[in-house]
Amino acid sequence: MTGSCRLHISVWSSRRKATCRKTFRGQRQGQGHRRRISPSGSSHLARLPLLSVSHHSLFFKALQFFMCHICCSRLRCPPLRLPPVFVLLSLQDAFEVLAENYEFSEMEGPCLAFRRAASVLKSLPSAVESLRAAQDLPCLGEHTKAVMEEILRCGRSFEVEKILSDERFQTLKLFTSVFGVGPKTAEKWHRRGLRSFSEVLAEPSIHLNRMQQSGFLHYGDISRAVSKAEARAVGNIIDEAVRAITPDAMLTLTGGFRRGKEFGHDVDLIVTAAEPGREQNLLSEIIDSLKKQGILLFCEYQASTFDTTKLPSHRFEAMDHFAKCFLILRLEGSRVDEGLHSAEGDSRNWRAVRVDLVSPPADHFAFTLLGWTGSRQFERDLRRFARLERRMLLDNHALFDKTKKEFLTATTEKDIFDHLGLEYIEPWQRNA
DNA sequence: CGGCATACG
DNA sequence: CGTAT
DNA sequence: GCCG
Repeated sequence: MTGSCRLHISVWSSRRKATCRKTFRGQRQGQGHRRRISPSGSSHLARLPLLSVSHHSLFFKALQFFMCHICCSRLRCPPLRLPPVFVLLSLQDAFEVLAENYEFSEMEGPCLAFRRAASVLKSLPSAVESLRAAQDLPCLGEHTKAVMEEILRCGRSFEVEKILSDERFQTLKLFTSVFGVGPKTAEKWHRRGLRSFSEVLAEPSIHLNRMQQSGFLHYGDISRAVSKAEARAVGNIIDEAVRAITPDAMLTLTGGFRRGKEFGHDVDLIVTAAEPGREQNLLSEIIDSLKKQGILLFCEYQASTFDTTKLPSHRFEAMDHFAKCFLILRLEGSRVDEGLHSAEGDSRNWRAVRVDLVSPPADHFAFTLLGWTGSRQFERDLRRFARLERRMLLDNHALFDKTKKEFLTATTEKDIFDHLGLEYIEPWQRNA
């Protein structure tokens, strides 16, 4: 049982309390940078669609100035890095900190190892309380066990606390919390001596791309968790738009919410048309509809290569339709049953929400559903298992048997697990 | 000692 | 490089 | 960093 260790363990996992992921920012400086840098509704600036704004436009310069002003007036600038107030970290959180730190150091191997270690613990029915209980678990080696021992013994880890109090780690964590800013950009900004959003926004030589502009503009909203009620409301909005286009279309909520979580960082939806071939333009028509309603704040769409042959000619045909898109939508509070999940002191009656739409052809639905239900670590483990143990290639669109040199068909997720020779795993068991 | 998921803009 | 699971 |  080689690469499959994780998959078998997760069968035994039980449903855990679904909470949104802790952030480290919240623990240390109290409010710190999380203070709404971009009160998306407090200015008419925020209501203007950014869809066609170039980085160099006057509008954007005004926006940068505006946001910088907000930052500088409300925050200490540069921020005071206080030693973190250490809450007791769970073993999983400790491993995630280590993983993230290795990611910032561009050491993908150790990073992945700690992600797997966190994942293994998450998949257990109850928390590990002794080293003995962890003895036979996979993906736990010398380093992870040393950290475990320390935390089990005295509730904290020297190594983890050193990382959490590290100025570079805190700054990279802050910068990468912006939609469109990854480890490399964060590192670049940090190397140039920038330490806060206001410093980044005040730097004239920095040209934010479209995604980063939206990231800063809607920072307060996007970094706040999305509730299940809000996800349902978004689902209804998309459903209405789709129904006006094709009445028999079907909408499926995926991502973390399908895994039973109460909060998420975005809403993932699969749109499928009953008519074969109807999905070709479905997404762009939905986007048009959202645009007309004036609730589309950001949109990036991507084509799919659902070619079975990888022939360039086939590829060409599939080029002009869009299989997935990343959106930011304006969600009105009146549409949410339990009301908006708003920050304190936010008097707006709306918030921005990240929404991902996927529209696969019907015969690829099961693969798309499996691929978009996650979790990320589960998908990686499943694909690694397929490749190493079954000599198969798995992605969002299909499963290819390298031995038989053919694509395997599936109408349900269970079909795919069957092809892989695995017991079916319920969505809520895929959280690790 | 090599591999670590996979795809798209 | 960034995004998604 | 852990595993095959």
